[in-house]
Amino acid sequence: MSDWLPALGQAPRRVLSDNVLDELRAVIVSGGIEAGQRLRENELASQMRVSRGPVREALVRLEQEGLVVLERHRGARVVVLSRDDREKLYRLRRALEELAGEYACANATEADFDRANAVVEEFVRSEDSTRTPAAAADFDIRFHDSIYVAAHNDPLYRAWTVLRSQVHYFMTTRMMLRPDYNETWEREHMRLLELLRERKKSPCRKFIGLHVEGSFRRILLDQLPDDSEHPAEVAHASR
Amino acid sequence: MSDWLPALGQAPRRVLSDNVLDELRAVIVSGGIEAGQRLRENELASQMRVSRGPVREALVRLEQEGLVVLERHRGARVVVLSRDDREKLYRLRRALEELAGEYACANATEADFDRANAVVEEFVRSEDSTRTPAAAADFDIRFHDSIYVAAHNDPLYRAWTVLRSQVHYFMTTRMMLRPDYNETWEREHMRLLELLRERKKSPCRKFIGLHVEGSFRRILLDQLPDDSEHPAEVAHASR
DNA sequence: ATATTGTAAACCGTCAACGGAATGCAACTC
DNA sequence: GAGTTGCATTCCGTTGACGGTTTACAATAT
Repeated sequence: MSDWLPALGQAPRRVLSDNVLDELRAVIVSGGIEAGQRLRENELASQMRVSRGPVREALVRLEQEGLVVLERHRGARVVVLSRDDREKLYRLRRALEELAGEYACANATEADFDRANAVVEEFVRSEDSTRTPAAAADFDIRFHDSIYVAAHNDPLYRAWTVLRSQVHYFMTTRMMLRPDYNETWEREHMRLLELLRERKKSPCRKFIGLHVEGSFRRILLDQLPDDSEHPAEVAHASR
Repeated sequence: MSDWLPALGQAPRRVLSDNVLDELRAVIVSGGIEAGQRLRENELASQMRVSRGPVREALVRLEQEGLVVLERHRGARVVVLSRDDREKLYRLRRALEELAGEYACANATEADFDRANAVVEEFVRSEDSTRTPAAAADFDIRFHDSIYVAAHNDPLYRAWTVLRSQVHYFMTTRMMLRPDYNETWEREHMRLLELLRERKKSPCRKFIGLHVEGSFRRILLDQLPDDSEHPAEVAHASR
């Protein structure tokens, strides 16, 4: 077998439902669709120029990501997260990410660290004007995702997959960019990478716990004074 | 609106893909299909007398449950769990279930405890002859699932659903029923219910940690001396 | 005017068929 | 005969259509 080729990575084997999934997820987590809004298969299909098949498949996947709620014979709606859900979400995220830190200490390769570092550098290089809440949330999710990847732990990564989009959605829709956001973000994530590189599990666990806790508190504190569970049940007042 | 009726619960609104999903999951977790075996959509569809649509939907859901691996243009296979995966799975399960215990202490209702207790009682009442590994695994999963339900924590429950079927599968295929299994099972689960009813988080957390750890060790210790990652790549030796 | 019932439109669940990718085998080359 | 190439089959991805459920609205009764 010929192995003199420059090791070109496997060709991406994507299908329509993958594109529909990515597109829908991107729109939802960036806040492009109101929480609780209906997602009609026909509408989405014609808008994306595909049939309903791929759309249905994408919706099932979005349900498992927690971005969409499916009800039999009634269709899909964008999920509505209560304040309570958000707290539970972050408590769980903390537990998972502490585990991820330990596993990353044990299993991460240099390439893993490089990829995580690349995200931080890209953030630093990005122009101030592009730093919208959505963009900032993107960077944050990408960085933390790279930690889960570095953990080389399949069950753990699958569990993270179930939270990731909800966390992403949460961050985008509720983040306030304080003046010191950029500096803090860069400092904390660089520090985390250092700790991981030293491969000392216990300090990593502690730092990650504080980091997740802090990021949650920052978002919560910056919230609108009235967190009155926006009704979002607008269009349908019947029964 | 008339509310003089005897509060009849909402009618089950199941569709074909739900049945296909349940049936496939039951067959796989009970060990009815070899690990690594291909699942052909046409075959499954004709065997269950449905079209490929519901089958595809069920397969996507089974993928998120971790029972099946989908590859684009190549179809589905029953997942093959390495020994390493199983260890990671249980370590993660431990973290989740400790959390579930704490939340259950805080949120569980009497009805929740009753449902969990009913599983234990059903186990005790069941005939010895019916206690196959598959049946025992079913009881165990049902009990622990009821704990997650009692936690009243949606994100946590969704994370558990990502592990549950793999744990179930793992238990069924590797469990050995020692002579003292029945007694131990009943005692430990009754004790856990007591602790939860007392609603003391810290002892619960500790007990659950030990319980999960112990159940993993029992399964691992009872394993065949040679855990040589059964190839399972039988039918296809090409490339 | 309020509540209830009947009706039509909208929408989801399912199916069957078509086209294309992947696999396995045979023919071919060297 | 070992390795490669072409070919046929198998199987997946996608589509468009049909039937049943749900929802919204209008008509009717109280």
